[in-house]
Amino acid sequence: MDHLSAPNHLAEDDLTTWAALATVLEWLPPALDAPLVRDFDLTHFEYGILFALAEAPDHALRMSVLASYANSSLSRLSRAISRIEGRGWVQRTRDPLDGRSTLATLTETGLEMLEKATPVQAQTVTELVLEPLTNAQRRQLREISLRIQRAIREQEGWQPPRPLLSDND
Amino acid sequence: MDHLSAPNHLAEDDLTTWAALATVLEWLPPALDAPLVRDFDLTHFEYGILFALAEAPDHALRMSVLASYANSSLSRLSRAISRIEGRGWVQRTRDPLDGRSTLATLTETGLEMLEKATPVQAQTVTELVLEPLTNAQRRQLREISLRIQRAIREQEGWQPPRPLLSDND
DNA sequence: GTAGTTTGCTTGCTCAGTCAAGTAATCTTG
DNA sequence: CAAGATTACTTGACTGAGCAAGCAAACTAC
Repeated sequence: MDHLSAPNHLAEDDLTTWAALATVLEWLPPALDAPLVRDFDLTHFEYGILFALAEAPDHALRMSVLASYANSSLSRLSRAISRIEGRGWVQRTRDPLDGRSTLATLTETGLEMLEKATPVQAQTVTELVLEPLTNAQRRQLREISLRIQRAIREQEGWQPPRPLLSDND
Repeated sequence: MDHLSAPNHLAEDDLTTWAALATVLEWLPPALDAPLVRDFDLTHFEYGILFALAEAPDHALRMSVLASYANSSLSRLSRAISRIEGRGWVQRTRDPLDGRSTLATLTETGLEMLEKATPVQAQTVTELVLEPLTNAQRRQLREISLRIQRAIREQEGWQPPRPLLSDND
């Protein structure tokens, strides 16, 4: 299981740790999305957009600010907004204070949708992530996540992952 | 913090835990991919394929078996193999034992590629995941990941994430 | 041994995402 | 106050993934 020179392979223990994490990285996101998609035809990402808008004053945010909150590129957000605008859950308007900016505003229908989706999403997170863990493990998971985040940010050529107040319940 | 019946919102602590994890779920996969893509134009998924083939007898596996190992759908694998076949790193041949099956075989060039990529990938995993954690946290991460995996598998309508021996290096 | 089913993969269609180019509004500078 | 940046998006071209339909090889049953 090893040949040449470098840290060519990970130690046995580390390898199993990594394999366990890798599986979670692969399976957890779709598992978290599934109920939302099934019941509301809404992805986690789109849900996050509605959530952020609902929190905002006047239920409106500039595209660029919303992109920050949603940890998204502007172009990804632009297309996502187009999609949910098509379903009548948000509206775009030109920002009167700066004609370059676009304001995304949550509609009444969008708010209703969000209020139906929220408990479903909370339930999924609880069921898949929180409930299986002990209290100590939840604390550890928080700390572990923060350390990994820090390592990513410190990486060569890393561009700040945005303000993030983002991800939600 | 609750209205109707269900857990409409998460408790404060749980919410920060979840937010921390959600950020990792979003940022870690691309961060893990970056060096491999930059240096070898190889995604983690493609790397996994080469890795699995290298481990296999004769450096060959049936598509369906390889799909299991790579935790992938057959169609995703089929396209991925087409891509890396185009670069000369694998070859497809009809299985002589069963004409329906296709054998994917690692080429000499593919093996060389893998041997260059492996230490890079090991280094990235070490840097981003292992090194930032204490030994206790690594153990905890393993246990936490396994518990979350179990919760996912136990979920309604879950179809077994395949044999998995998969994720690698 | 041939008709019908199943298996193992491939491929067409569609969709979400990225990158880079395009566009309109605003700011800057002489 | 115009010419040239810069900002804030939007959009076109392209890529990778999923789903479902397609296709050929192998089994199964009479």
